Amino acid sequence: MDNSSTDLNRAIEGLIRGREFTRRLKEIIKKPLVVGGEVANIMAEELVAKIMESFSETLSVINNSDVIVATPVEVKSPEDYSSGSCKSSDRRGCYKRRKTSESNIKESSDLVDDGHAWRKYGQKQILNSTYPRHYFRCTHKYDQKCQASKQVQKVQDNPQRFRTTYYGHHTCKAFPRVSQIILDSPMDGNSNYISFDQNHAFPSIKQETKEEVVFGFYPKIEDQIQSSSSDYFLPNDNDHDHLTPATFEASGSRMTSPDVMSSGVYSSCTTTSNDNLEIDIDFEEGLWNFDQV
DNA sequence: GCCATTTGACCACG
DNA sequence: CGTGGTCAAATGGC
Repeated sequence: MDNSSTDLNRAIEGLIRGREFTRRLKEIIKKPLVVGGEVANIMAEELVAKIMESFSETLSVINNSDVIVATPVEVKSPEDYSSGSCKSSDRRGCYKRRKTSESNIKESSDLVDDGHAWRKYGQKQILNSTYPRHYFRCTHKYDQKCQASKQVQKVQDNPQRFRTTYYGHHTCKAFPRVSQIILDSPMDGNSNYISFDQNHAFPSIKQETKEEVVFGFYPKIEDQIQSSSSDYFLPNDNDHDHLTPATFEASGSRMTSPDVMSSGVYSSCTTTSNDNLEIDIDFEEGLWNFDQV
């Protein structure tokens, strides 16, 4: 963890510098006449620029270290939200609200695949926020009764960043890759997956992997939404209100941009220390879609 | 044809 | 009643 400690130091230094510059700026603002109008203005501008620079640098340092915020948030939990009974059988509606007791917020400049297969089940425009919120549940919600879910939303002040709020934790087993499952023989030491595999017939493993792929490129797609069409807020003149450019579709195979690979793959390994996010996949296999900025 | 995503509707909660 | 979370029919890709 030398890397991360170095980054931490750099981040701290940047913040300290920013604080110092801010302090000086405050001095100037406090007694502008002493220094002299024009000169004070220039100095103030310089300081502001330095402050910005310090903070930007700090942010970039933090960005590279992948995990920004890991704020445990308590959400009151009525244990089971059983919401009465399903009255109308034909209609929708017999559903429960979130019943997990805590959430875990993670913010990053990129959507790092957490090693689990997610399935999107909703998207909602949130009041007073520019960007829609996306709702995901674990792919194995039903076949493995996995209650994990998450919400992803762009950070209001910083659209390059995504805030992911995790609810619940995965009780499912994450299967990183088809090849691994198939190729792993029960004999070799790494038989975790195999033993589990005997209990459940997994409907389709390829889905999982596909989802991972899709999710890996999710930020780019999201960017497309926002920058190119931004269908939700600026109705396109040529079309109706929803042009929805294949929002998260991108269908894995469409890995258009070459910059996807390499770069900072290793850094995603350094996340750890976040016990809520247990990524029990083999990184060698999983890394390639961890695309960093 | 299967399956994931989209998207409007439904519903709980404050 | 407004807002946000979830559902499920419709849609589209493979």
